[in-house]
Amino acid sequence: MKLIEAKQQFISSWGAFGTHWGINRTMAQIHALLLVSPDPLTQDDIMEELDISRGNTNMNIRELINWGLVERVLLQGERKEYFTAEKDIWKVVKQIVKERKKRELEPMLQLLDKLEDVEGDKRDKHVKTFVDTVSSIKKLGKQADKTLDVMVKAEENWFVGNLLKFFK
Amino acid sequence: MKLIEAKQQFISSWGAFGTHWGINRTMAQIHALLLVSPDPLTQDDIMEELDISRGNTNMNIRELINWGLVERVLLQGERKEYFTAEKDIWKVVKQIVKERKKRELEPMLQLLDKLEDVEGDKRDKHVKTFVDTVSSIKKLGKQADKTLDVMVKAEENWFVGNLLKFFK
DNA sequence: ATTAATTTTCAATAAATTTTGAAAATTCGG
DNA sequence: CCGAATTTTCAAAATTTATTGAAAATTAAT
Repeated sequence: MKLIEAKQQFISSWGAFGTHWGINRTMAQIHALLLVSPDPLTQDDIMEELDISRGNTNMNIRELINWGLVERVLLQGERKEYFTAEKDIWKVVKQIVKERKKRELEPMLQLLDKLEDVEGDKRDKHVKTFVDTVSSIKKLGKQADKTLDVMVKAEENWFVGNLLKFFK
Repeated sequence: MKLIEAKQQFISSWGAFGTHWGINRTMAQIHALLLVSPDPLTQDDIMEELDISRGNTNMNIRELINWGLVERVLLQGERKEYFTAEKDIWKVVKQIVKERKKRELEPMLQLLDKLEDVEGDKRDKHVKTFVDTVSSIKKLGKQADKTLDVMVKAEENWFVGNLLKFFK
């Protein structure tokens, strides 16, 4: 397979993949493009490669920057802004985990804390089932939260260390 | 907070949560409703509680069954079908991981295998960056795959065992 | 300060996804 | 086998989400 074709497949699959994870297609595609580009690209480069509008490109680049996955690069003597993606995949994963933890897991745990205090007689099976379900989700969520903290702080690839611990 | 209100909040947040994970709102809400319901519910119960149409209810229940998160229950002497959700959250998580692994991670790894074989001179930085990126994603993906296998096979809560290993 | 290059915004539009509801299919008791 | 109850399907409609593109804002060189 030729590079051009492989690149297109990579970008398009990464985009489809993203949609299964609540990330919009274009954002994932821009990320994929930057991941496989050796040098920083401009907004115009990205627009052209992916055949998307200026506004769309701009908004999604900014979103990638918010996620900490892409950064602006200023090339000396150049007026235009360039963009580049972190290439160390382990760092990318840690960054995504960190953000999703903050944006989703933590607010969910806060809500569960509140919901666990529901009024009512625990002998009522509706109350009991509700409280038990909420508690067990909360418990698991808190453990996941701690585990992910360890993961995010890990310098080297956490999965490797993990497997070693399991199999030794 | 009263049970009714807490339940509504739980269902609605679970739905919103789902949309961040590529799961449709209704499917997540039906799942939430069944999780906090002590007894199995019929399609009509679900339609009424969530105020959604018969078709929508039916399709999403079936999808939850495909995911292995909900099962049909036949109550003796009853013509209607009843539905119930697995209440053990650890089992729920394992089931979701198992499915997503099969549906997403594995096909992605297959694709990366193919893309890694791109033709071209590795001294060309475009080729090199592409191959390096694909390889490193593949490597991490394969490790994650193995780790998740361990997790899916774990009888008790994997996060707990995990943390213990880290802190001992 | 002027102006041209560049980036950002956002209302309008397009596309994708979800939901409805009625018709068709299936199931099951008698 | 009949018919009522129940489930399933799916085209059309509604809703949500993503994209466009032109105008506004910003930036930086002269």
